[in-house]
Amino acid sequence: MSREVRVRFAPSPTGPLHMGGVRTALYNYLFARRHGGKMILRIEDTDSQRFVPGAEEYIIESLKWCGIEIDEGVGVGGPHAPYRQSERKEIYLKYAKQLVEAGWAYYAFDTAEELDALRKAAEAEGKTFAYNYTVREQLPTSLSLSAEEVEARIARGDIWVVRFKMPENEIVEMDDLIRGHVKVNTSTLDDKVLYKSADELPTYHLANIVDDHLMEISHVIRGEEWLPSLPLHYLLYRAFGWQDTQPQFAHLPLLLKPTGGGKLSKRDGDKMGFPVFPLFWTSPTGETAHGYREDGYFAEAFVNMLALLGWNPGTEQELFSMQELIDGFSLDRVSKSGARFQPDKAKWFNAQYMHRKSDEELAELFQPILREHGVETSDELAGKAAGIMKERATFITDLWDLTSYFFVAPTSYEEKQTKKYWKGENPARLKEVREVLASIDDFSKENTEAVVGAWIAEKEYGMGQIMNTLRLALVGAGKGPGMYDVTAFIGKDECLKRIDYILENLKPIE
RNA sequence: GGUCCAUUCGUCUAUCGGUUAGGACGCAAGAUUUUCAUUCUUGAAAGAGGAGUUCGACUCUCCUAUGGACUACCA
Repeated sequence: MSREVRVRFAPSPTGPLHMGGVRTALYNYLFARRHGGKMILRIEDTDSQRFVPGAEEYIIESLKWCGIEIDEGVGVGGPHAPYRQSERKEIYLKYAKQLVEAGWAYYAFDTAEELDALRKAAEAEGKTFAYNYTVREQLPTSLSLSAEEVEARIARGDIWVVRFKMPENEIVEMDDLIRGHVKVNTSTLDDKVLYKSADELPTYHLANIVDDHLMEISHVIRGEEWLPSLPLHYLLYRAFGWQDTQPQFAHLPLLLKPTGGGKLSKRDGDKMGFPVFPLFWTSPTGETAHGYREDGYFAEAFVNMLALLGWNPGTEQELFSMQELIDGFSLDRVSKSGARFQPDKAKWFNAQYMHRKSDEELAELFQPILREHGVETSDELAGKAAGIMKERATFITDLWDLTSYFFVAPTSYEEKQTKKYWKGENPARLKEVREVLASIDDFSKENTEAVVGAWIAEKEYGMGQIMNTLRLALVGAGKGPGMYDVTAFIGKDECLKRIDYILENLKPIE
């Protein structure tokens, strides 16, 4: 009988969540939904030194923006509350002590300075210091000190930590859903700190195992950087006697820098000109960082792009709604090697979503930008303008440059286009065009095109010359949508006004 | 340095022993077009190297190389 799928996303609030973290959350979410399980958000704030105010709120808002729903955890509560580790402090000491009593862990009284000195000394000899079976009985630990001495030190308030007593020369065999079977000899591992008296907090390893157990987590899906500590985690489950309910593990490949050379880091964004964070971030010290949301990306595009960075459906489909991702997701289609993030591809995804937006959706997004430029217009017209030009846009903000001439008449004219078309017979021809347009009653795109087209054919004028001169008058530049999209949109009166304006104000070349 | 993980076009990837090694981004060319784009078509572009196993290897094994992660009283 298989148990209920329960997964958790367990970030540390040491700063804004970056896109690698978002992807980990996303895969957890997809896995949970795919299997009808629960998605839990646990905040691992056991490092009092690195805690950053605002980070937790940022994480929650980021997940919300992405459409990653939390079933249980910080912000929503649940049967295993609290879900913030700092609020679960009293739980962990008991378990640390249990391990000591069972002989799986011990007290250590070294100070940070002593440890530093030891490391330096080893380094001087070209070796690396490891706190393990080779030294734990020489150092001030409950393994070398008498029971009375240990009690006395604790009683008088000496700082201490609990360390895991890593077995010597034993092979730990592990199974990872993505990587398969992995073996490690415990002699290469060290005695990790599990609990520190200084702040009465556990370290990641203890808190993680205890909480995953207590919260009945069935699958741990996390970044590959955790793979090296998997043996410790296996041993902890064994030490507690929790092997029967030990979760299955899946270690995700890392997200790499676009240039290669390491995992994507928080500083890469500014250096290379793309966001690494889902949302704009202001640190307590006033530093800021770009976010996908504020840079104009659609959440769906961001999620789609992220989902495909390390997972693929095995088909040639590229565009997925969240529901389609849920339906298709499977851990055995997650790749093993790191994936370089490509900013260009993120843009491409955004453009795809842009092209699929309805006029109504676009209107809502575009209106604030229009207002910023002093344009007051109906949702219908805003949507229509956006709809005509959306195929050329990557971001909503591109729409202003693309559609401004629908709303604002040109008062200056692009030099290149002017030199090319505002000369010779063209100004005179434009006057003729004006008369033709003035005679049209049905100013629809189709009708105007038919009438003007027939007139040009009849007169045997050059199509390019006429149209581009008209474009200069109406748009002021050598770009833009189809000419009849413009005439229909701005209407007859405005067309004539713009033509009159250029005729009066722009001196022909030569 | 040690431990572990990885390795198919520049990048993301498909292939689960037999394929002309497929798709996408980007790039190039062409077509369409009244402009700029879009779109469409086409093209260039890959199994890190070496040994095995096998009738046959991108696919399995080993070695080498390269890349990466970890190596804190951080997560």
